[in-house]
Amino acid sequence: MFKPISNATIERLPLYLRFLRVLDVKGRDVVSSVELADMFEITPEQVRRDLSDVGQFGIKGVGYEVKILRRGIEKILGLQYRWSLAVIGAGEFGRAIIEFKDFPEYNFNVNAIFDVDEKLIGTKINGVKVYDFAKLNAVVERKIIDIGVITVPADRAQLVADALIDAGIKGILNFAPKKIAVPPDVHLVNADILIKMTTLTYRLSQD
Amino acid sequence: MFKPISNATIERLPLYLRFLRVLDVKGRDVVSSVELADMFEITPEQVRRDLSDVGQFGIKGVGYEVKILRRGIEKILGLQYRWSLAVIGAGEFGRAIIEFKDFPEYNFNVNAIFDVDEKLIGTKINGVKVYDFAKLNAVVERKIIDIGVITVPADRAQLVADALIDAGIKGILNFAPKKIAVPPDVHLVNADILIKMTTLTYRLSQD
DNA sequence: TAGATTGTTAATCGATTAACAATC
DNA sequence: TAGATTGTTAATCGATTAACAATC
Repeated sequence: MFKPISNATIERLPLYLRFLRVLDVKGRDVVSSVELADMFEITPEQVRRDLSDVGQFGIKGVGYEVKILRRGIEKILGLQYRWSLAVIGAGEFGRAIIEFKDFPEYNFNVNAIFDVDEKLIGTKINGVKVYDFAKLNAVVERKIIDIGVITVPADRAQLVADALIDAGIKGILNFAPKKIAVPPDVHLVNADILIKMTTLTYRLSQD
Repeated sequence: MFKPISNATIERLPLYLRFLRVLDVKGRDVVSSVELADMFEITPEQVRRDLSDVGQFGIKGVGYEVKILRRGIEKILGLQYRWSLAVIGAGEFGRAIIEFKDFPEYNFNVNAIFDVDEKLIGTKINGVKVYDFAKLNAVVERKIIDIGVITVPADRAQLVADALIDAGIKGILNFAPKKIAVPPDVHLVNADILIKMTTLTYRLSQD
């Protein structure tokens, strides 16, 4: 029986990975579930459960070999591949994504930017060319884009998503504060800042 | 017995709220749990559970009065108050927050920006002054800041958080891809884009 | 062998879904 | 009264935690 890995587990893996990379650079050979747990204020049981859910990384009585676990998590998250991104919307949010400093070490490359502003079309941002949104289909095909990052205003998010889907893109990261509909074969992840902000104002109002 | 409202519920409330605002503007009086559920691809039972968990908004046999539910959710999320934000880090991410178009309708105001770059200190971004990060304490006190938004690189995130906590700020939104430690009376919400991205690459690699 | 630590089975906890009584 | 729809109790599902056998 195939047991799917929970989203909660998948979201903890990059945290483990970051720490493992630091340890690896420091030359550490082995790490225990207790040390990983302490780092992230979770239980060692949680760490062991997560890691045994996604693979066979540990050695009983010893711990986890840093390099093996690091490579293992990278592989589960698909970080052994290069990921080619397109950013749609060359506003400040788009630019933040384009210039995001930590992308290279995750093998994420922004290879195209799309906008409707004629003053921006044809220019380069951080060395990446801005294309006319109307030409998305052709450019996506030529540049082999894996993931579309939506950084346009909420009222145009669905339109942009439809264009990405039409161009055959199967992964969408949506920054617009708007629920968008996608077919079952397209993976959508939302990064809705207003949800984060209202979680905070809810908690602050409780005090 | 006090039953705490689950985080999952709190994160769905802003989605309901957005739709309610649209309905309210359109002049709609009443909405049902079925209509709300259809909008967000969840079950009506989930909607009713959420809403009954946070208050007494519905009328049996009728539905929810749009205006009453709207105001109710706004109040639970603390949106009846004005929230004063400081952005720490005037890079592209900071600018995206400063210029975020949807903040006004949530009563969020960016009232101070902090950076260490002397070329930026003293200038204004979107009408908001950039202060020297070294003067955070004094400015936060004078401007009465409620929430600090961390948009600096990962390696400085904890330092910035410590400064915010020291200045008495109780709410932090952290964009840096880094686990930061805060005392129990400080509310921390993480907006870690790399976690979102790796969730996507995980799913895409599964196909 | 003794000590340490993983991986898994069982128990618990929390969130979602189902069913239906209450009531407009 | 009949139809619609909420709110809540019970059932289910899923994730976390506890306990401990396996084993380095």
